[in-house]
Order: sequence, then structure tokens, then C-alpha cells
Amino acid sequence: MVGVSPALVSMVLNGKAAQYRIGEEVARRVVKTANEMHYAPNLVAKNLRSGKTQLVGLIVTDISNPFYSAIARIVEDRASELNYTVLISSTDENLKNTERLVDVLLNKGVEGLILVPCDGSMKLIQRLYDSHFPTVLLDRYFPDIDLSSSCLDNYKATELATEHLLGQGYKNIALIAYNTEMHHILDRISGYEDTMKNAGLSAYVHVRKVNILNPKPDIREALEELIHSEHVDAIMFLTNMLATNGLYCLNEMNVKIPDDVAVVGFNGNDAFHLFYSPITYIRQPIEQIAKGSIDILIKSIKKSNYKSKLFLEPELVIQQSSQRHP
Amino acid sequence: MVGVSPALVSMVLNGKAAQYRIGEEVARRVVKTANEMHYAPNLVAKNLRSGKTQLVGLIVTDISNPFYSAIARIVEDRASELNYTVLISSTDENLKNTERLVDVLLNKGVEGLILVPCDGSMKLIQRLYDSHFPTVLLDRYFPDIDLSSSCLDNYKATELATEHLLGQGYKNIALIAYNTEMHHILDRISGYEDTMKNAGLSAYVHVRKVNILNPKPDIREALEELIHSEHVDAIMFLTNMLATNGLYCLNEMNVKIPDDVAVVGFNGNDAFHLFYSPITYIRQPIEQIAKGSIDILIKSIKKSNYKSKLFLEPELVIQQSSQRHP
DNA sequence: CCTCCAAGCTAAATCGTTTTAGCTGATGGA
DNA sequence: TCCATCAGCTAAAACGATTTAGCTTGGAGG
Repeated sequence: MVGVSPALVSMVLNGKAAQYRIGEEVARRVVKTANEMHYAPNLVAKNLRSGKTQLVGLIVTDISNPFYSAIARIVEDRASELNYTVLISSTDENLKNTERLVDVLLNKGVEGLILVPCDGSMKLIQRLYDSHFPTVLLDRYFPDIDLSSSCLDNYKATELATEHLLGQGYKNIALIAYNTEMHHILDRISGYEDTMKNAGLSAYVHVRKVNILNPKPDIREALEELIHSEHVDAIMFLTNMLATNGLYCLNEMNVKIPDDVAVVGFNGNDAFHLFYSPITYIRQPIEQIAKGSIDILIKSIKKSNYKSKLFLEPELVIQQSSQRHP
Repeated sequence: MVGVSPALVSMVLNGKAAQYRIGEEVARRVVKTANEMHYAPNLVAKNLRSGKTQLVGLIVTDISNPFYSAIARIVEDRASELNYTVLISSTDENLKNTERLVDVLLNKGVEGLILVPCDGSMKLIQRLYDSHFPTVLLDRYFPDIDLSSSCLDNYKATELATEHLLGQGYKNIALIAYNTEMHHILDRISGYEDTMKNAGLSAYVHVRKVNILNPKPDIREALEELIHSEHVDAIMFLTNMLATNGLYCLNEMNVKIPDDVAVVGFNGNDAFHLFYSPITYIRQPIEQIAKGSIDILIKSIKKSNYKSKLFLEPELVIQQSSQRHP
């Protein structure tokens, strides 16, 4: 339409008019015409030529889980600011799915991955590490693999919560955890165990591990035993899902909170606040975790060998469920 | 590596060996070598060549809202089965954002859009309709625009709930709605109003509209008035967010449910179930809405002029909060 | 008057596929 | 013996952009 070659148009529209000594008058006509016809470059062609896709992958266990959807929202917003598009997938805590999704996303040309690794994914993560593909672990990490990560300081989280319960006069404190080898859970367990031991309460350490995929029956069983046989006076749940399921069970068992037993949960939600005895919980700095992960990822993409590990500060939101005399 | 032309490799790997009369022996060698070298075609090049991106856009108001993240999960799974990738964005109920995101996604080459339109987006939707770009409205629709949609039967939803409350002996029933012109809300209001009128209770129709972006103060004010001045005996909330905020207010006001007032919410969540008086709510068939939207979209992409409007059945989950004598 | 240089532009290659047209050699029929 | 046919393959164009090398023109300098 302007009567010049595509090459010239490309140069002008990419702001390289000066660099290529394009005549001012011609450059102006090109820009004007481009605007008038609402020209938008074909990104696919651009990507093919440049080898860049401006795509990143976000693999979580389940995007319908509010924790991960909150993360996704922030990652997406930040990525968009940085001119990247996010592809989101869910693994359902399944290793085969995770492996498949990594392959699928790589094939789609993502330039980096934010990944919530599931149980048993150590080998996959090691492969990713060996390949030097820009990758950031989110929420969960492997202490033996030197990969970037953005996680909660899990040890401190349960340390904080246990100290709070001890401070309230609770001694016989139980923990409901997943049956897993994932380190974020192991750290949370250690934070609790160490704090109990340091307080001279080793005898009162109770850790119950439940099936991650169908936790409710295991939780019920554990709670029955802990309350009726072990006579615990406080229960800490290591994840939001465990806490929520636990509250259903405690209601069914007609256990009163905090009179019969104190409760501490993980990751607040409306159910915790609206509960008849609002639930004390460990708050993760979701914003920082999410933003940290995408910022690290983009840096890794732009500068190979960039690496960073974030362990972010938990916060204890103290409500009625953990206070002896509210 | 096999010593044949790229063309032949392409034919074989796309399963067109027979069609192009490729020798069996050669075809076998190509497949074998492709596997051995872990060949995966470059999707960007494929897309450029074919003009297809296998991308669809999903524009919701907020992906961190559990309703929409549940939708996103299902859409994503179904799209993946159909060999499409979903690009998700959030508008925050803002028209300018919506317009921008539509442009961004179109520029990224999505072949279709699933869209939750916000207040005031009628013109945008009309443009989309006029352009014949494959588009499906989700959750909300425009009766005057003949665009595909996948929504709840909103009228029936509140009709069902109002009838239930009337059946329980409640008469002075109030409604908390958004201050909006969006038809899904207007339909919900009509379902309530008509049912009240048909029962001869026009005098007891109370509709309060609150600000969609900062509803809590408005809700508090409305509730104070409805309960203390109008002496309503039941309150229906038109969305999950309204109901959740409403419960916070009712707790603050020390109103007992259902003794002082009955409550019906929208879209169940753990908070409703764990509430001291579990909340009766209208359940949307999320799975059907989500699956419906993506299935319609893909059909529209494959067959231009395909159109379909779904109005899916609500279900009332009756719990303690709406029963006079539980 | 010729040479040289710079300014301002274009042609062509390239990215990795797919598809169309066409080439080659063997076979069969007349 | 010669042509037609067909199986089995390849060359080349195309998708839409970017980039490199190179072309033309006019003016300055010798």
C-alpha cells in the first residue's frame, strides 16, 4: 500500500528506522498506513523467525484448587506485564501426568516452566535440571537439586504455629500430614517435631499421615484415635485441604473447638473465618511466592545460569480456634 | 538421516504414507528414525503453514474466583482432549480490560473465544457477533444478540429457591443482588419477583442492589434495613460472593440463622457446608456449563455458522439455613 | 570527467513445516 | 519396439515475518 518493500516496513515498525537509515518521510507514511489498516504482525510468523514464543508453562496439581488459582492469577498478571503468555495445566498429583504435561508444554514451545512437582518426580526434576531448561519449582522443592524455587519457609511455618499453641498452654499437640516424601511436608513436620522436642515434649509428638488422594477416611480415623485414645488438646493440619476435611470430621464427631480441642489450619479461606470458632491458620505469602516464581523464571530465560531460591516468611493468623480463653 | 526428502518425512509422519504411495520399507525407516531421535515437529512452523494455532481464549472476570477456576479446569481438560490449548485471562469486571484482552488474544492467534462479558460490554459483544469470530458467552448472555452461550437457567434458579422458601412458610423474602444490567442477574431477580407475585406476595418483594466491586458496606446497610425495618424472615443472595459477604455481616450483626432469618446462597463452597447452620444454596451444573462452552466453541471453529445456546438446570441443595424446623 | 561514498532502498534467504507439481524408472500392452 | 501408465520419490513454493547483502542514485572530491 505504501509502495515500499516488506523489509522496509518491518524495519520501521520495529523501531529500527534510524539504524537502517530509512527516510523520515517514508517511515512516517509506513507508520500511518499501518495504523489506518490496523496492521498487527502475525505472531506465529514472528515466533518462527525469532525462535522465541514468549510462552511459559505453569504446571500445578489442580488449577481449581484456590491456592493454585490465586497463584495462577498473579503469575498470569505478571507474565503479561513482561510480555509473556502463560499455559496452565493440572497434574492431579500424578507423576505420569506431570511427565506428559512437561513434554506437551515443551513441544508447544514454552521457553520456561513453573512447576509444582508431585510425589516421585525427583527423577523428572533432575532431568530438567540436567537439561538446563529454565525451570522454577513452586511451593515444593528438592533440597538435593540445585534448581530455582519459590516456596514457603515450611519449617518456620509449623515452628511458629507450634510455639503459638505451646504459648497458649497446649501440650499434647497432634499433626495431620500427607503420607508423602515431598520435602515441603517433611519440613513442616520437622518444624513441629523440633519445637516439641525443644520444649521437652517429645512424648506428646503425634504425627498422622493420610492418603493425599482420598484423605477423609484416614483423617476421621486419625482424629478418633488422637482425641479419644491419645487425648490430644490441639490438632494442626498441614494443608488447607486437610484442615477443611478435618473440620468436617470434627463436626461429625461433635467435637467442640477450641473447648474439646484446639485447631490450627493452613492457608486461610472463608470457611475458616466463617466457622463458628474461627480457625487460626498459617498464612503463606501467596503474592510473593507467585511473583517470585515468574520473576525468577523470566530472568532465567534471559540469562542462562541465573538461579535463585526463595523461602518466604509464613505468618500466623490467630483466631479463636487456638485460644484457651477467647 | 534416512536419506529422503523432508516432504516424504512429513507425509509419513502425518499418516499419509498410503495416500502418497510411499514405499512401506522407507516409511518404516522414517518412523523408526523419528522415534530414535525423539523427533517432535515444530508446532510454530506447523501453525504458520496451516494458519491454525490450536489456541482458544478463555476470558473470565477473575481466575482466582473458585467458580471460574473450576470452569477453567474443565475447559482446559476438555480442550486438551480436543487438541486445543487454552489461554486464560482475567478482566476484573472491567470493560476496558475486556476489550484489551480480546484484542490481545486475537492477536495471539486464538481461533475462538469463551468469554464472561462484564457490565457494559454489549457493544463489544455485538462487534464480535458481527465479525463472525467463533465466540461463546459463558455464565452471562445477551438476549438481544444471537451468540452462542452456555449459562445457567437463571430464572428457574431463583424460582426454585423462592418456591422452596415459600414452601417452608417464609413470606417476607428479600433479595440481595448486584447493581448491574447484566441479564443473568436480571433473570435471577425476575425469577424471584414473579414467584413472589404469583404467590400473591407482591407486597413483600424486596430487592437490594449492591456495588459489584465493593459489596460489603452496601450489603451491611441493606441487611440492617431489611432485618430491622422490614422484618424479613428470609434472605436470598444472588451470587456466591454476595452470600459469603452476607454471612460475615450477619455474624457481625449477631443474627441467628435460620432462627432470626433464613438464608439461601448461590454456588456451594466449604464455607456454606461448615457454617454453624449449613447454608441452603442454588447449585450450578458447573461441569455442564464448562464442557458445553468449549464443545460449542470447537464446533463453531470447525463449522462456521454453528450456533448453540445452553440454559442448564439449577439444583437446590437444601440445608439447615432455610428450614423452619430443622 | 571519473571515482568513490553514503543514503535510501530492495531482493533474497531464512525459520520448519506441508502440499503441489513434476520427475524417474519400471512395467505392461499393442 | 514404443508409448502409456504407475509407483515412488523430490523440488519448490508457500505461510509472514526479519535480516543480510547488495543495488541504485546523487553528490562530493580529485
